[in-house]
Amino acid sequence: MAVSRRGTGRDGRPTLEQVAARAGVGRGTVSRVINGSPRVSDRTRAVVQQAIADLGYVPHRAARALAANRSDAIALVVPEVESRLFAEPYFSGIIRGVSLELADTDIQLLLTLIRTPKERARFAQYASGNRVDGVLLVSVHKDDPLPDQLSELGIPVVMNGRRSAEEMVPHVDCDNVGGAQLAVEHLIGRGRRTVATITGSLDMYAARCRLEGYQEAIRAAGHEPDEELIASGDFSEEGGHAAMRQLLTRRPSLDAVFCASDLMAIGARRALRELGRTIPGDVALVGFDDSSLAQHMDPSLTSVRQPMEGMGRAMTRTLLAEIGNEGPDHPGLVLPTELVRRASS
Amino acid sequence: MAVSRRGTGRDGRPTLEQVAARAGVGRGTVSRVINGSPRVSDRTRAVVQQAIADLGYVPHRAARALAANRSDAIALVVPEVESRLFAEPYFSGIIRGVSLELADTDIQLLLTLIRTPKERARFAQYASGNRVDGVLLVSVHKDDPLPDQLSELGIPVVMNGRRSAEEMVPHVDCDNVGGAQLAVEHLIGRGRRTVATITGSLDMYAARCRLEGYQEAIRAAGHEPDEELIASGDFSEEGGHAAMRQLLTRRPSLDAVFCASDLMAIGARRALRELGRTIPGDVALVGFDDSSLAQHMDPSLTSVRQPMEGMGRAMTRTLLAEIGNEGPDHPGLVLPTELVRRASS
DNA sequence: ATCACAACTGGGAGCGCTCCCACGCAACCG
DNA sequence: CGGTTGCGTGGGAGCGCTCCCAGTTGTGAT
Repeated sequence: MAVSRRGTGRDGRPTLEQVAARAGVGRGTVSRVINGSPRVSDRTRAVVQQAIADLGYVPHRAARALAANRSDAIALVVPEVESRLFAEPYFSGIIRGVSLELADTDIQLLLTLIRTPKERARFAQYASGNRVDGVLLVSVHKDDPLPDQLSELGIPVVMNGRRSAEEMVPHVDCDNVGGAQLAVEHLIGRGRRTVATITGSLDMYAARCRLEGYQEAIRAAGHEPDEELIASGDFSEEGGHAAMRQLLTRRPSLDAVFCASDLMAIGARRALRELGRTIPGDVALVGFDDSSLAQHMDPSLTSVRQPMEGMGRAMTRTLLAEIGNEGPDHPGLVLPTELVRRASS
Repeated sequence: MAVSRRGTGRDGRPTLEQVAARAGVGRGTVSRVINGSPRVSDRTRAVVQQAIADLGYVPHRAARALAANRSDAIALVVPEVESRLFAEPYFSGIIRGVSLELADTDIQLLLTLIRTPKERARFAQYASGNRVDGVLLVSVHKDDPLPDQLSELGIPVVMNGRRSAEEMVPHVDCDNVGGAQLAVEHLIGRGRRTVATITGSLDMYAARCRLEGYQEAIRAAGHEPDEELIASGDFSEEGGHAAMRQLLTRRPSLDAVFCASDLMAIGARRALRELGRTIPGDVALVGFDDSSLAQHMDPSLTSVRQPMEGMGRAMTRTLLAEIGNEGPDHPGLVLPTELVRRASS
């Protein structure tokens, strides 16, 4: 009948019980102190804290998780395919933000790469139950069912980016429209007259937003967007290259291009070089992402920077709010983007 | 007196107990089936597995961790400072490897960024106790005490890279010496006569190894390494730029350079351009890391590729062995590197 | 048929914690 | 002055699992 009440945890580490004994109080009181309950007198609290310090006590996560029915862990889910594409600012930026935000919460970050649809399904099952308190989803595709699945299971979720303008799942995105506008305004402001754009895969919401930003900026400058100046890439270098050649064929006189990704800008640059155009002399170039490629390109590439770290932080804050209050504090957050000017424009 | 034996877990999910009831066996038996114990008859095993499937039972991690005194989680520790430098192939490659290796073990991956020495200390404390079963350390510096600290605490550790040739902590490294040799041999094989090198910070073991590889290859070709052809960078672009100018001043006639990192190669390229040298016409260039920069540089950069994914996998395997058998199966593993030939050489 | 032994199996105890009920006590009410 | 309130506290019960010790059964040898 549970009378052991031993002097130490099985791995030699102190337990709640010992802290209580040392402080001359009950287990409940120590637990209250640890969890910051206000229902403890200051005197008692001090004594307990001293005992904790003396013993070097660290709460046992698993025990706590089991008793409290929470895990103190959130998962960051990354589709495997994407991890390859992860331009460094993206991946590490998000992680840094999440990690920063988690730093003083003692919530753990679980990293989960998902490779196959089968694994995706397994994850949903796995995440349900009390395996994680919440899930952060990154680079979700248009028709990915996971966000809704998790939501329906009652698991707090926050995604990065959104699948459409009507995204129902809580999310944090960056201002793709605004960023594109910034880029195009900048180009026009530098005296460029014929500004073209190379879009990303238009089945991705972000790509559509960037196109929209381009169009708005053109209109704001008093022109009507010209279909001939819009070529679609697919976010890849090769796509950028092909689109650029197309553009140059249609409008040899163009003098600026806004690319919806840095990678496409690299492809575009190659095409421009091949056709004897100088950058930025003949044609000004602007990218999107501000990846390390932009910085080291020759000439260095003007690009739209997304606040990766800020998105990571915001996602985490949102998720924690969702976990805590039963409901996120906003349906969707859009963070501003920023234009980083370099030599290409 | 524990007589509840309820029909369901508190969050509505089935428990071991229910599986046992449904299968008409005791808890112990179900536990044995789940943990793959051989001491169960085939018939019973089948029945239990059916019950598990019927109920969609998933073991409760925390309960299991508490009872078994292990956590089924390993931590990947990354110094924050580095996460910024993380060339994408590095970070995501390691993570992908680790994650792949973990895929069928149901061990979780905890990602921990460490920012300050204070956090480092906290982590050591935290990792002790039964918070994680083992630790993967990445980009450890020469005088980082963490590996030894953890080792002394009896926590299984595997690091990526080593701090010196006498590294005592289990580790997985890539063949820096061999990679450098490959690069230099390639250069010599292409008819280059005066091959210089730009080294990384020589207080890092990897940098010293790459230099050593360079020297060995030079000797193997029948020459004596010439101090004038060795300039030290610090792994940065700026460092590469400065080193290249120095080299060009000392030996205007050099016709090849092996850079200990791609970033330095970019700096070197700038210097070469500034001084009117063409690549690879006048000077051939080889980098190290095979980052995305190498691929997209103009001209694309020949570079030494490290098996990032393989290292991640190997580290994980080693750690798991260490956790399982009380002792890693090797003191240190060195994986081969590979030369990726591109336009710059 | 008897015994020894192995192969399986059931379930008590307990992991370290949180939850919550009940208890003491002091301040406060009419 | 008895009766409330409420704060601060102790500790039983129990989270869902594993461990391990007793059974219980089946097998082969005698």
